[in-house]
Amino acid sequence: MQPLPPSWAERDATVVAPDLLNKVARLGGRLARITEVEAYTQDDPASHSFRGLTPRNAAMFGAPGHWYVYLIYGMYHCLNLVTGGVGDGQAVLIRAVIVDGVEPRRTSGPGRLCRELAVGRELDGANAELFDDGVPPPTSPLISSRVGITKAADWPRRWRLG
DNA sequence: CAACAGATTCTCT
DNA sequence: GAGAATCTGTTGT
Repeated sequence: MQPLPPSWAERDATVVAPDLLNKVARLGGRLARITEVEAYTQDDPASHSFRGLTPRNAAMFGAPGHWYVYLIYGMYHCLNLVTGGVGDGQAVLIRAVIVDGVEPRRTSGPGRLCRELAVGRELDGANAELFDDGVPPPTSPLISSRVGITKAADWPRRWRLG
């Protein structure tokens, strides 16, 4: 289990996103293998950072390698990894993970994985613990358009294993 | 200050 | 495939 250095996230979200697949994150004392991600940059109309810095998305403009957690639809949390440089407003949304001993369906879906791993706003702005366990991805990443959003949904910025 | 859309999921039909 | 649950930031009056 090799810890990823802070500089690891200091690249464009569209570069970090596919690289994040099959990496391992420590969340709530548990290890989660990332299987699906989505990239968001400031020029993306669907990104929270598109209209500039607000108290809610402040973490997204903060230091890369930290978490950005927000509440969506008043009931679900979504977990993102801040990427690029300070002030860039970039992040990678974690859409699905695999946790040892947990039904995959309980951790697939951005809202579901946060509920299962007890991810809340207290993680917003916290340092992200990421590891590379050296295990090669079972398959090459598949690129596809995004779901769940209405703006620029056809941008090919979603990557998944499988 | 009121209105509204939204990076979701569940529960029906 | 449609509707509800539920709240925050943004925009308009």
